[in-house]
Amino acid sequence: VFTIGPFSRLAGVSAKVLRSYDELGLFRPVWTDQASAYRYYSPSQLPELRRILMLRELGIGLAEIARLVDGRRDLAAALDARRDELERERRAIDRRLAALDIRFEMDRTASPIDVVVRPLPAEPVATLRVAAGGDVEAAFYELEVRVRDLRRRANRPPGAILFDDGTAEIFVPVRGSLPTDDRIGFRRLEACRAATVLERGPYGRMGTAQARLERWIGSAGYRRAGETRVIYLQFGAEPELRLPRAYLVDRSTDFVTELQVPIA
Amino acid sequence: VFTIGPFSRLAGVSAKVLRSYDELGLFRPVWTDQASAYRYYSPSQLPELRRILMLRELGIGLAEIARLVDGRRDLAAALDARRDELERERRAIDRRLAALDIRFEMDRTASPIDVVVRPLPAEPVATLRVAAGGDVEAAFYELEVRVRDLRRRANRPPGAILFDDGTAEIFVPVRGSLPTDDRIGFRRLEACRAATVLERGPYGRMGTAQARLERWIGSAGYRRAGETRVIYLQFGAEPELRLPRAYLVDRSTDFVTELQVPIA
DNA sequence: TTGCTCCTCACGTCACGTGAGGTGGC
DNA sequence: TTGCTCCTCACGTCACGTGAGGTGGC
Repeated sequence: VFTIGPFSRLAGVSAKVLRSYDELGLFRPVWTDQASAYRYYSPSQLPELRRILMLRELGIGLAEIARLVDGRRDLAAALDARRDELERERRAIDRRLAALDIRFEMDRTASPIDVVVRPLPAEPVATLRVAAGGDVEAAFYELEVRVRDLRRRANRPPGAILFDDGTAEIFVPVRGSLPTDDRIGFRRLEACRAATVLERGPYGRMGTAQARLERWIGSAGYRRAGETRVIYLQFGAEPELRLPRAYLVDRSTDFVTELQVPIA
Repeated sequence: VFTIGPFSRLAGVSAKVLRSYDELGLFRPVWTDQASAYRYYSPSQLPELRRILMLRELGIGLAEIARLVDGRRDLAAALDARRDELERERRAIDRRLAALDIRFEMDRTASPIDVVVRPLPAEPVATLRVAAGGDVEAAFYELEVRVRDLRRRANRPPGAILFDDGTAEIFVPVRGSLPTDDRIGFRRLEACRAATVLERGPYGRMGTAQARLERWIGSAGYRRAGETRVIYLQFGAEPELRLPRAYLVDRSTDFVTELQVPIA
């Protein structure tokens, strides 16, 4: 039998690891001296320890390993599950690498792009349809006035949903529900995950930004799962609409707009 | 300006994260009320926060991000470095997946294989050459007697280095240095990383185990960087050699032998 | 006025590494 | 006998999540 030091060198792990595994009940010395608390190990224990180390190298947690080695959990099933997890981890890394690559590529030709994937909360909104090429500003004015007069304006930013045919549905966040008519609708935007990017400045560059976001999504291995949304975070509006002041700026160079593409 | 809750929903992070980033000096509210300690944020801060979140999504640590956003560290260089790290992580995951695959494949045909990659410490040894097909047992007896009489036997296990031409060099660990002669040599085995596997039972199955370890190394994307070593952890020996009792067993079914292949 | 939100601790996560300070064994 | 090894705490790592217990603001 060996004390912990020589045995740890034989096994290729630190003495601290052996002490932890003893305390966890995962791997115990063949004998512990009651007086000195010295731990003694035998080389015949190495196969048992080796099994534990192999599972650890696969990234399985110690609590799970404890269940596997004493048979409370099925080894084959756990390895299958771990394989799935590893494949998910690999996809996550590949996405990060793709995000880096597309950033390098774009930095040469355009401004940097900071795409972030994040959850969007569900929200109740008042909506108004705008035809392709229609007057979005006038539509917002109409919708905001209506929501203001109903005293239902929520503090969140307004936005628009862009459809493939060039039409749009602009929306203004509301509290509670809302009466509808033939022009103004009420619905709840669904919660989802979305790839999002912020744009600064006037709306002229929105088309380019949208195209870059689409390309980013493709490169990162995501797939679109809904219509693009535009959120106006810093913008201009008439004072009589009495919008939350936090959103309002005077100059179009200070505009901040978020593009959101729901993804699967 | 918004309190922390509405702003956190706008940004897609938790309030707790915003409080941490404030404390870290990474991202501060536009204004903090001295009396209530309430934090107030503006939507115009979103681009600044977005940059931080993008870097976080790449797996960069917050301390590093702090250095990047205030310009103390070069962004392009950091992203390059991060890309290298991500590629290393991906290789590590690919190796784990390969290890899982080869395990599934082998479980159908043979006993499971628990390969562990670990560092081997350097060690001083007495050595003796054995011709292809030579008497390994007799050679060990000669070498152990010699080391015993010189009172240089270290407590570590004996082993052998296998060469491609079928010859071997058996070794016995020693303390300090050793006089050499035309039969018995002295050298220091170099420290290295090795893929290792334990075999239980008699030596007849060593050839198969060796072949499986070689295949594992190939599948996991490693490359051999030295001769295969064999370490005898549980074995039989004559009492007069006075070897450490911890290594000795009576029955060949209790033998434990480690195969080690140094890797790059 | 009543909830709701905000505040500051404080602990848990995970598998160790790295001491501090003290004692046993060759 | 002198180092060396062993022992048990205890803290640090990393970026949060999740309470507890209390207070401010519409």
